[in-house]
Amino acid sequence: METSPLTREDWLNQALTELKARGHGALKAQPLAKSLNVTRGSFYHHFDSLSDFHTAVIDHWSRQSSGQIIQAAQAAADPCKALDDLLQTTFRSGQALERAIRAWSTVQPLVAKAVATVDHDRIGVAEALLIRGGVAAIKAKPRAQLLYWAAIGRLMMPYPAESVLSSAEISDIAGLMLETDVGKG
Amino acid sequence: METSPLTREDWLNQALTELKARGHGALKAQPLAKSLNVTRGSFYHHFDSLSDFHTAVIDHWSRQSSGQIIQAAQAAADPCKALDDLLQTTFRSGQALERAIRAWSTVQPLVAKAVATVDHDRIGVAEALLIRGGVAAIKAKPRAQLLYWAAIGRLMMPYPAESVLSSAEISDIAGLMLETDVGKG
DNA sequence: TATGCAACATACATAGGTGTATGGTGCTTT
DNA sequence: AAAGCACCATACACCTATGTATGTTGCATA
Repeated sequence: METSPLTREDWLNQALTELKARGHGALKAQPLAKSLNVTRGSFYHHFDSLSDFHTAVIDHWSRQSSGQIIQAAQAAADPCKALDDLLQTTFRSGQALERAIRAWSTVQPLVAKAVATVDHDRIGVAEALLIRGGVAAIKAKPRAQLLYWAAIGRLMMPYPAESVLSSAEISDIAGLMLETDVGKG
Repeated sequence: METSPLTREDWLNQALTELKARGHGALKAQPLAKSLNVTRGSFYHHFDSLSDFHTAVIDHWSRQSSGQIIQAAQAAADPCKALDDLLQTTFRSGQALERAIRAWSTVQPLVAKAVATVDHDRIGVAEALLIRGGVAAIKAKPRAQLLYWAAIGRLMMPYPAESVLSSAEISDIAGLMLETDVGKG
């Protein structure tokens, strides 16, 4: 029962909440106003139009996720264990928000552009991890892409919670990715 | 300028076309009728309601894609080369329809269920390929999952056409997946 | 040739969304 | 204490969608 006046950021946070729970189809003024216990008057006070609001939501998400990317880049102490840890976490937690954003990006060019930027940065982190793990630079990029695609593909599975690998299975994958000479087995 | 009467299948095909081009938000009676140069009278003659139509569209897609899966399972002559070929094609062609279906599946449980079934079958094909390529059965399943996730993740990239690996890069991946002893390099 | 049904068109009631114009209320600031 | 602004409510015009009820047309068939 918040009685304090709403800020522009409150609207954006609520947008991410609804986006996560119901998808981008829920990013409309009327339903959002109802969920915040106000009328659309508040919405059109903080935003010019729906599309203006949508671009603000994308910016909000971009900022939020680019911060997490920088954090991930820092946390690389031992590259081998870092890669394993990264895969362990990324192949387990179900990220509904990311799911919704990517679904949205298939019908909204502005969202697609923002997602592309985030993707590029994240793949760069994975690539650096592989290189510092001993993988040749030429092979590191495609392998990083493979790993990133797999991470995205997994969270795009219909029931992401059921798409989980065991620790041993993930470690096998991590070992594969750090392999230096292929074809001698 | 088709003047012949429309059939139920004509509606479903048009649905897939619009789904591919504009996403599941375009699967509504009024816009579809306009794109077919008829009124909604035709729509409600062939389908009871919108949700009835939607389930019919999912069934239509399920049939269509399960046929392609069986084809892929047959085409496995030399498993090593078959895996390479599979990766070459799946990591190149941009499949907009699959993209739209998966975006739809994030907000429609019925679609999610259909997608899950198709996924299960496809992963089975990939797993069988790896096993017949010499990979231990215990390692084949997670590796097949990884490959399939990567394939889905790639086509979910904002600009799938730009997310392409070269032949050499793909072959390196294929070699990795067929590796039998990891950690000796 | 009369009938009957498949394949649409038309019209209506209803619902939910967008923008915009305008009014009200309380806090702040001079 | 008066002005002004931030924040929100209200009301209106408009659009687009769904269902449903009821014509209309043409072809097949008895």
